[in-house]
Amino acid sequence: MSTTKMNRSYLYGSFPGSFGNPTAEEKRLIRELKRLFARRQGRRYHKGDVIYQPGDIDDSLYYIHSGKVKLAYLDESGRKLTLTILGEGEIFGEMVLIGRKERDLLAQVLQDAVIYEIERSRFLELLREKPELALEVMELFGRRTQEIERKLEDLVFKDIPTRLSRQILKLIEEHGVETREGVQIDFKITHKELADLIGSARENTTSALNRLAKEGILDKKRYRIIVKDEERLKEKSGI
Amino acid sequence: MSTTKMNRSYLYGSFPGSFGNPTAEEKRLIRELKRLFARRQGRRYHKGDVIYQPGDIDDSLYYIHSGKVKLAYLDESGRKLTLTILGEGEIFGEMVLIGRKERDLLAQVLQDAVIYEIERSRFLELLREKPELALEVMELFGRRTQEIERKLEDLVFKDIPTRLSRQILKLIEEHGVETREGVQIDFKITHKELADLIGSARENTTSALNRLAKEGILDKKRYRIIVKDEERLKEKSGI
DNA sequence: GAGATTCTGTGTGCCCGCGGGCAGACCCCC
DNA sequence: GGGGGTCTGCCCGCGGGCACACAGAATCTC
Repeated sequence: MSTTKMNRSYLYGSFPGSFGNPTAEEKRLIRELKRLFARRQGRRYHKGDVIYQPGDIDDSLYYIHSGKVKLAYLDESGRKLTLTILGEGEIFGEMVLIGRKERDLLAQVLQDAVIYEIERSRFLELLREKPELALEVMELFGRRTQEIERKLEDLVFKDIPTRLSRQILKLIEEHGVETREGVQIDFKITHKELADLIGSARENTTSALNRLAKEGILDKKRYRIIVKDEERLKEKSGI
Repeated sequence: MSTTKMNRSYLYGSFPGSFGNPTAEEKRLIRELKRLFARRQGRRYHKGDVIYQPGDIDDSLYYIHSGKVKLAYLDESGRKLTLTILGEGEIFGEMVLIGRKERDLLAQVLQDAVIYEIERSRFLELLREKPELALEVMELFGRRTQEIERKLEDLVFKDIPTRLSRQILKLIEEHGVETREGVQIDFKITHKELADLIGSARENTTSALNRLAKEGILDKKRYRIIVKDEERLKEKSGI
């Protein structure tokens, strides 16, 4: 159970399976990658800034040094589906690596951020020099795939209250900070933002959230959610 | 526009972006990988056979030499969501590479198949020897991710007729054969199977299909779908 | 080739969840 | 510190799509 903050960084997390914990060699790679990203000055972004949006043609990967970024689908009708919210230490825009020219997601800043950018060609260069790095990227794709599969599964099989519970659990796992009253999500989030995450309308999200609050599972103030009873939230999410 | 059969093989397809078309080096890698898979005797599977199912613990990747395999989510309530249907030349089960011990998908044979199996450790061995191979795997994950993202987008934003049109287009792209009357899906498929692919109930899929037939966009017999007017089908799918 | 099984076609009731419409509360920024 | 804009709460009508229920047709099996 997560009580203190723990980012599930793709690059800094532990290596799975037979790779075991990071070896010296792997740590070297991580440093390498970090250096690669850090070579450029990190750029400062503000809440609401759009890093890229569907249709954009750019050729970079991004590394979040600080702040929060959301990745989302936009529908032509204006509806939105947020895939995930990323924090410190995470990489996005990796689709350029498999030859996507156009972005199909929106990448937007949710909390003021400093972000490093690296051109795909530079990244691939390094990948040629040090092909072991591709293992890292493989990791990245694999995890992202799992994340989306999970979301797909939820959307098809689960109703709104369940999806909401699961989403909040995910948020406090990835962005939770311990407080006196419970685990709080460490950035400001609106009901609309939550609704986009679970693929529902704002009104339904609000009322599902209110039910959870009424049951004493969480506290909420404007923009803030504090989970008081993680166990019961897990029950709600059908685990 | 696809008229003749074209499998979108992950391994044998063209390399994207700056990789350009397969170089001699890349072709060598592909041969290598193929050899790796072929070392074992291919195993023969029959329609309906389950290769693995959610919760199974096995440690292999699979290569489809011939036949069709579907990958699907199962809900505890018995509902099902089919992610994709794979054919000749494709690899699946790749999640073991990023340390998943348990399968979370069902892999089931749709059409009699010959499938090669390779243990993850053997695969990783080769990956250490020839880390360039990881680029291939990166590719694989990347494409699979895109595939799922597309499905997610459809499920949230599109209604059943649209999803059905899009799904049929995908099927004839990946499994289409040219016939006198039009492009036909080259394996037998039921309405239930189609419904699972687009995340809907069988009855609604049937009636949407019948509407398409009535409009002259496709012909259908039991188990068979023949697209007569690909252009109009594309319109229906909202492109 | 006859029976069993599976697949297809269609109709109906029902419910979840969307979307519109407001009112009121809270924030934030100037 | 006051006003405008955003966010939250709630109501309610409507509709897409699911579940159930059969009936008939095609296919498979022995």
